[in-house]
Parts: sequence; C-alpha cells; structure tokens
Amino acid sequence: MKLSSRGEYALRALICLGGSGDKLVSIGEISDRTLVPINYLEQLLLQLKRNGYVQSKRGVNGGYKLSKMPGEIIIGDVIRYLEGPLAPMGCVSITSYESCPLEEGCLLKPLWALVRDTVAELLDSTTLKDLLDGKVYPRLSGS
Amino acid sequence: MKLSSRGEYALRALICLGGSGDKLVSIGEISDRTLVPINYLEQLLLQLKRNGYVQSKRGVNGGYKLSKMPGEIIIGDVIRYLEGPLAPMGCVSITSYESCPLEEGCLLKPLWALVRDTVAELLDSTTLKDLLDGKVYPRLSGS
DNA sequence: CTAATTGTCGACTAATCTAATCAGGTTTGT
DNA sequence: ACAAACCTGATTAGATTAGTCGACAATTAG
Repeated sequence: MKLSSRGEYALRALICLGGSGDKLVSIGEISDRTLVPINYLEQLLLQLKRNGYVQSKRGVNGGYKLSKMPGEIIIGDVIRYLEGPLAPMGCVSITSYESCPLEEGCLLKPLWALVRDTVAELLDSTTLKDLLDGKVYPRLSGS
Repeated sequence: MKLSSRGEYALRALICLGGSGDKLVSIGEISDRTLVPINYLEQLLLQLKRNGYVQSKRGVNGGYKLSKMPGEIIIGDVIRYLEGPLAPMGCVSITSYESCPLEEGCLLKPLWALVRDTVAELLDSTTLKDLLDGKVYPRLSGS
C-alpha cells in the first residue's frame, strides 16, 4: 500500500510553489527546499506542466509557478496523474480497470472497492490550499 | 497505492479454507479454486502457517485448514504480515517507521497519517468472517 | 515394505519498476 | 557572446515482484 516517491516529490514541489505566491522559482531552488534531486525534479515538473498544474519561464531568472489557485489543485488528481490509479487492485479501478478471472463472486472485491472509495474520498476532498493551511480533511462525519 | 499479489492471493486462500469448514484442503485444490499458481501458493501458505493462521497435515489426504475461527482473523493483520506496513509512507508507519529529512514542518505528513489511519481502521475492522458473509464494514458512522 | 501422495524448504530467475542520472538541446536576459 | 535556466530523450543500477524448480520429509494405502 506504499506510495512511490514520484507522488510525494511532486506534491512537495507544488507545496513549495504554492508557498511562493506568484514568484518564479527555479528548479535548483525547489530542489534545495524539497530535498529532491534536481535532475529527478525536472521530470516531475515537466509532467506537472503537461497536466496544467504549473507554468514555466525559460532563460535567466526563469523558473516555475503554479498555474492554478491552490484551492483548485486536488491532491487525489495529482497522485493519479503521477502514480496511476488510487485503487488497490485493478479489478476495482475506475480510471484503469483490469479484469480478473475470479471477478464475479469474488468476496474480496467489495472490500477493495471500499478501500478505493475511502482513499479517493479523502484525497479528492483535500486541495493544495488545505495542505498549505494545515487543514487536512476537517469533515470526519457527515454523509 | 496498489496492493501486491501476495496479499490478494493469501486472502483468497484463507477465504477458500474458511469456506471448507474443518476439512483439509490440498494445495492443488486451493490452487484450482483461487487460480493462484500452485508453486507460489506454497510459499504463501507456509507464511500463513508460520503466523498461526493455518495448520497443515502431510501425506496422503493431507492439506490445510484454518487454525483460528474466521471471526478472529483480521484482514489488516494478514496484509501487514504478507505485504508490510499499511502506511503510504515510512514517515507515518507505526509498524516500521522510517525517518525523513523533512519530517517536522512537513505539510504532507498529516495527510499521510490520515490515509494510514483510515485504511487501517477499515481493514482492522474487517475479519475473514465478514468477507465470507459478504458483510464489508457495515458501520460507516459512529465514533 | 513400498510406492504414491502431499507438505516443506531453499535457491534461482525473468520481467518489471523505481529512482535516478546524463548528455545534449533550446530559450532568454545582460 | 555568454551564462542561466528550462526541455527532451536515453540510459542505468538496484530493488521488487511473481513466480519456478528441485530435492527432501512425512504420511498412508495397498
């Protein structure tokens, strides 16, 4: 049930950018603050750019900044883009379903589906703004 | 966030045994019913045996059966034994904590802790009996 | 007793994934 | 021109996954 470093690192970078307002931040600076190897960070930022989360400017004094408001950046989506589906098994994945020979009558499927739903609800209810504010999923009750 | 096949396969085997009452079931039969390769299943059953979930009998008409009541077998524990910690990151793992250079002041840690707690509560509230009965985590509210 | 059946154990392996690393670009500001 | 910065694709060492294999030990039927 582990998360890989790509998701963790990408989120660190987004947090770093989110905390820097509208200022451009160079990869080197992001690397220093997030402790992510600079060459690795390049890949991740590029992917974040392709998905519309950040924008860049080249050349001297260039760098990266967010291209959305922190409140619009949903953590669940970022993880899905960088790591693949949140579902613990392909047979209950919505974004990339994979069939399984047992499938129907499988007594585990309902459990995996519940795990998927629970994790997805949590991560899809959390935005970058929540992380920056230290407000993680305040609503534990309710529908 | 994927689960590996070890956990899935081991749970399939336990479900198979749980559905066979006190009868001994051979590896070959379990393999047929769970669609897990017989040689691979060996490893998993041995590990389940070491952890006290199943017992075996050798020789002709030998096989495996549960050595606990299905209601006593907690799914979260089975997964932890076979796959390692439920926590998405080492920095929030209770069973095998790993330090991280960011650690304090890390804005992600509370989120990962919440993911760990949520998944653990769900899987630790579910027993093999629940799976066999098709009753997956009936209490969505409460506490 | 012997042979067949079944679990036990340890070593091995092919394929995939992870986490980078590197080399060489292109763009921009001074 | 030159340096600072992003862009792109290829490559790689190591770990993990998902098995596979071969030899051995215990049990029972005949």
